Amino acid sequence: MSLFSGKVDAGRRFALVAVERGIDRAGDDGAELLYEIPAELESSGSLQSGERVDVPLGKRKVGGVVVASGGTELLGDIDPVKIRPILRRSGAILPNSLMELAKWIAGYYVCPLGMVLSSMIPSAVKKEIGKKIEAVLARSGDPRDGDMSKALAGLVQRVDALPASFFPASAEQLKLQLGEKTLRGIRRLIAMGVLSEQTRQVLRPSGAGEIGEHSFGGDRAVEPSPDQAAVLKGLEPLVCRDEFGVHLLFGVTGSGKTEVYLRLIAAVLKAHPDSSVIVLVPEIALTPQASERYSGRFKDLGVAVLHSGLSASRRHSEWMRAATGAARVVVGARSAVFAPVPRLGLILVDEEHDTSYKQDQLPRYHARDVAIKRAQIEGCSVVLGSATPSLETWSNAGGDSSSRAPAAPRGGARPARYQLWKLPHRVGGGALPKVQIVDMYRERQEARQLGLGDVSLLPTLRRALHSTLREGAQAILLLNRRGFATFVGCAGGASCGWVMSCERCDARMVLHRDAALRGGELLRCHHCLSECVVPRACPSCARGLVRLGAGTQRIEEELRPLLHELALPHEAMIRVDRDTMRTAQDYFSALGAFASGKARLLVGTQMIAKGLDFPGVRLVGVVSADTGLNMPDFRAGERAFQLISQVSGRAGRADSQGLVIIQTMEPGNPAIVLAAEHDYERFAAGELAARRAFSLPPQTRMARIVCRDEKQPAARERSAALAEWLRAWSGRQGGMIGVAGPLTPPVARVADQFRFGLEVTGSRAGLVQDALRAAREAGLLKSDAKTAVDVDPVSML
DNA sequence: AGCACGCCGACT
DNA sequence: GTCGGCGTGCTC
Repeated sequence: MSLFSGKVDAGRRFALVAVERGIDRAGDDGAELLYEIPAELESSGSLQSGERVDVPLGKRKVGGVVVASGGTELLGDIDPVKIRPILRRSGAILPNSLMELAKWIAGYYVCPLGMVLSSMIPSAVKKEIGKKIEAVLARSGDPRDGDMSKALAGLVQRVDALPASFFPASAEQLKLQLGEKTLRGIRRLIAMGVLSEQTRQVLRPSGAGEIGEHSFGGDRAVEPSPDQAAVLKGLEPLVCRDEFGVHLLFGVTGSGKTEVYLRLIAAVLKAHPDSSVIVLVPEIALTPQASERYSGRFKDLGVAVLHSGLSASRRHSEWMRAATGAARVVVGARSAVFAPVPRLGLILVDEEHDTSYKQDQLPRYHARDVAIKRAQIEGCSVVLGSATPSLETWSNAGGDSSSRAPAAPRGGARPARYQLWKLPHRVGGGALPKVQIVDMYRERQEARQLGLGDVSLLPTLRRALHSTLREGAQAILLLNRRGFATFVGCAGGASCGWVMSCERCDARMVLHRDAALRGGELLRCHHCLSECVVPRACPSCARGLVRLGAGTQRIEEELRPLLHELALPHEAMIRVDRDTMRTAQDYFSALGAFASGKARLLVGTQMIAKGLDFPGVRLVGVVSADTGLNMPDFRAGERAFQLISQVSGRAGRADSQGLVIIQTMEPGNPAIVLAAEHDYERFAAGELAARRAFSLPPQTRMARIVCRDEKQPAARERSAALAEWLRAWSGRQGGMIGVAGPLTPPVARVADQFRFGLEVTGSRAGLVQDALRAAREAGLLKSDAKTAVDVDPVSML
C-alpha cells in the first residue's frame, strides 16, 4: 500500500453487485459483492443502481446488477486486496421501481437477489442477441478548402438542407435520401471532412416474430354492452387516478372482458401520455388472435408482444421497445410483469386464476401477486380478470360476503381489499351453453349393450359429436391426460398385481403411441422423462398385458372410424397436447387450421381450454371430468371447476347456443354440478367454507418446503430437523405458525431423488415470512438443489 | 453454479 | 507413502 493510499482511496469508486449466481449468504441480506469501478467506465456517466455489468467471480466472468455505488464507505471490513474491478457495463438498466420490486421478491419468495434480477432480464437481452455494430455517417464540418466542383458544392448544400435528426445515417440511407446513383459523391464528402464515419449499435431483430404483428386492423371498437358500459363508467376514473388500487373484473366467458381491457388501456394512455400499460396473459393464450386485438387497437402507440414463439433477437428488440417507451402497450406472459417501462400506468392480469402465472423454478414468484406489488410500488392500478377467479382473489375482492374475517392481502401488500366488478351476461345477449352431465357408470353399460365395448366416448357424447360434425359445425374434446394409456399392467389383475412403473420414480409409466413412432408403442415417465419399450408379457408371471386409462391419443384413435363414417379427411381432426405441439409455431398453425374450418375437431389437454374464440364451435365434450378431481391436492375441486368452466365457454359463442357434454364418474360432485350450472359464486362459497373449516388457503397463508436427497433417510432427516426447528421457533412466538410434516408427497421419488415436504401455515403472510426469515438467518434454510422453498404454492404435488 | 480445499480408503 | 473419492464452503 502506498504512502498516498489515503489520497488515492478518496477518489476510488465502488459498487455493490448482485451477481447472477446463487449466492445467498444467510442472515444479513448482503448477498451482494463489492467491486471497484474503474474510472474509465464512468467517463460516459456514473454507474447507477440497476445497471447490468460483467464482473469477475473466481476464475469466471459473470453478469450482475449494481445494487448501490459509492466511495470508500462501502468498503466496510472487506479485505481491500480481494476487491476486483468491474469488467464492463452492458448498457441494460433496470429502473429503481424494478430494483425495489426485485428486493421484495428476493425476501418474499426466499431467493437470492442476484437470481431474481437475473430472471427479470430476458436472456436474449443479457446476451445482447441481435446487437450489431453499424457504420454510420454524421455531419461533421465545413469542407476543407480546395477546388470543389459545382456538383460537389451542390451536394454539400443538399446535405446541409437535411434535418439534423436525419443523422447519423448509413451511407446507403444517405444515398437514397439525396437521390444519388452511387456512393462516389458521399465518399468525396467524407474525404473532405463534411461527413465523418462513426459506428453505432443497432438492434436488428431477425427470425420468427411476425406472429401477431401483421395487424389486419381486424379489431374494431364495438359499442359497449350495458354491462361493459356500467363497469367502464365506474372503473375508468379509478384506473386513471394516479394511485394504487386492485380491481377484479369477474365476467362470465364471452362477456367481453377484453373490450373492457382495451378501453381501460386507451383511457389510461390518454390520461397519462408518458405512461405504458402491461397486459399479462397465460402463455398458452398468447395467440396471434389475441395479440392482434391489442396490436390492431393500439397500432399508433406501439405494442410490444412477448411470447415464447419469438426469436431471441426479436425478444431483445421487443424488450427494448418497452424500455424506451417506443411501445406503450406490452402484452406478454408471466415474465412480462418485469417489462422495464419508463412509467407504469396500469397492469392487467387476464385469466388471473391461471396457474401458469406461478413460476415453478427459482424464483418461485406468482406474476399476479408480483403485479400487485409492482403497482403498489409505482402507484397505479391492477385489474385482474377472470370468469373463474382464484379463491384467493375472490376472497380478497370480498366476493364471498359470508366471510366475516378480513381477507389477508396478497403478497404482503398493504391491506387494500380489491374492488369487485361484474360482467354477468354474454355480449349480444348470447346464452351460456347448455350443459349435460353424463353418468359414466350408466352409459358404459349402454355402450356395452350397443356392442361398442370399453370406449371412452360414451353414447350421448358420440351421438352429439356425430350430429355436430354431420351438420358442418365444429367440436372440441377435452381430456386432460396425455398419451394412450396411463396404466400398463398384468392382465392377471389382482392375482399378479404387476404394474409398469418407472425405475427412477414412484410413478406409473404412460403408454404413448405416436405417429412419429410409426404406430409403435413406447412407455414414458411423465416425471423424469425416461422412456422404455413395452415388455411382451408380464415380467412377473408371463401373462399378457392390459392398457387402461385413456389419454388423448386413445381418444384420437377412437375417433378415426367416426371421421371415416362422415367422409371427413384425416386433417379434419387435430390433437393438441404437449406431444404434438412442440413449438409455439405448431400451436399457432393448429389453431389456424381450426379457425379456417379446415379442421373440424380439436382433441386436446387443457391447452385447448384457454382463450380460444371460435364461433363455429357448437359442441364441447369433457371426456373425463374426474381427471384431476381425484388428485391429492386441496385445490383439485377448484381446478376442475375452472377447467370445465373454461372449456365450456368455448361452446356456442356469437349467435348459436352451444352444447357441453361432461362425462363423469361423480355426477353429483359440486365442482362438476356447479360448473354445469355456470354458478361460480355458489361453488366459491362452498369451497371457501371448506377451506375455512380445514384452515387451508386462502383462509391461511402457506409456504411449502421440499427436501430432496438420493438417500431417503437423509431427505427425511433434513426435513424433520427443519420441522422441529420451526415448531420450536413457533412455540417461542406463541404458536402463531403451523408446521405439518415431514409429509410424503404423492410422488415420493422423482429421478432417484426422495422427497419430503413441510407445510408452514400462518393466518397472515407476514407470520409465514417471519418464520422463513428466522430459519434462513439460523442457516437452516436456503433454496438450493436439495431444498425447494415455495411460498404461496399453487400445487401441492 | 463452478472450483477450490480437505480429510479418509486402495493402490504402485 | 500418494492418488483420488466427493462433502463443504467461498466467490468481493
